[in-house]
Amino acid sequence: MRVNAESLNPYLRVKSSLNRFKSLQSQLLKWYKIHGRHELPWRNTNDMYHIYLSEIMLQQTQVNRVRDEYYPQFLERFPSLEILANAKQDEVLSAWSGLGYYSRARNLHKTAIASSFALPTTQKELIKLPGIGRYTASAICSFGHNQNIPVVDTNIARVIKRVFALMDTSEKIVWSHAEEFVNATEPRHHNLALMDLGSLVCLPKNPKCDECPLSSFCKGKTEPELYTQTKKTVYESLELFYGVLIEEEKIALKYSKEKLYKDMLVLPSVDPIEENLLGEFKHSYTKYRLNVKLYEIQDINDEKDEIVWINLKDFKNAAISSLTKKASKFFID
DNA sequence: ATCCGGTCGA
DNA sequence: TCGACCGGAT
Repeated sequence: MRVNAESLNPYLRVKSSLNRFKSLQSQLLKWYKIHGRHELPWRNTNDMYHIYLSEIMLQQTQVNRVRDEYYPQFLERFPSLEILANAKQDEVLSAWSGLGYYSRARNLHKTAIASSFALPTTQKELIKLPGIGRYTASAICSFGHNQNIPVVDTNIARVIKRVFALMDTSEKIVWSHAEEFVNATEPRHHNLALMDLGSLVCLPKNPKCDECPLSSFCKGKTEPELYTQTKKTVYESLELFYGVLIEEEKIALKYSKEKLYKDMLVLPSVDPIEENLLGEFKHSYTKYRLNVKLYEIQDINDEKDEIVWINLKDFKNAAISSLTKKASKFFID
């Protein structure tokens, strides 16, 4: 990795705002003032818990769902890090229900417990916490504390790769270029601008180079798609079979011990030999195309002790996945 | 039917 | 370094 004196010495780092990228940085900020997504709620708060929560929710998840539904509801239910720390994991998972990647919610809760007084304020400390990797640690430091550090998510990575014509290269190279490019006087706005540029202009396919403030410099603009090649995903079809057992307005569920839906409430699995088919639907996640079949069953064959009985009227608000929610259409009006 | 997106553990 | 983890949008 390229390590230069500027990146190690904070004094020289300030001087680097006079570096060769200065005009580029200023073009970028000018664009951001006009076209940036300034209305996002987590960009209009100083509360580090709010900023942290938004970054966890935004991992692998589209902005719209987070902004309109999960982020406001979660904050209403868990208004502070301390309240979150004192909640049961099951409550946290129920607030995350339907959002996917539930390890994020488990790690969020663990992190709240580990640092309920206040989150650390350095990238080095943040990255030790569960669920916080290099990107999120940097994002918290940059967006929350305006620290002079690079941030690289996939949008920013695409911009960096194109601007510097890096092709597909190792994470380290991309981060080191992002570090050289950081605007030392406006690091927060610089990184947010790069992120918005990546998601609004420097698109994976058909990037809008004519709207881009960096296009005059961009070394990759003649072949932008050279820098976004992805390996095609091979899908796999799978059949899943679940049993539905309802007694006295309560349904039999269990807590998943598998990696999939770990600690979430799931329907008990059954063998596909059952007679009473109740319904069938499709679902998908990662590379799997699922065809799910539900069977009405009379009793639980084994592991009876693991069953938890949930009132049907509580079902919708339980810690269940989207798959389980879809299933409920066949036994709840 | 394909696309989009961070962290973690093997 | 690679595959598993999620689900809605397009």
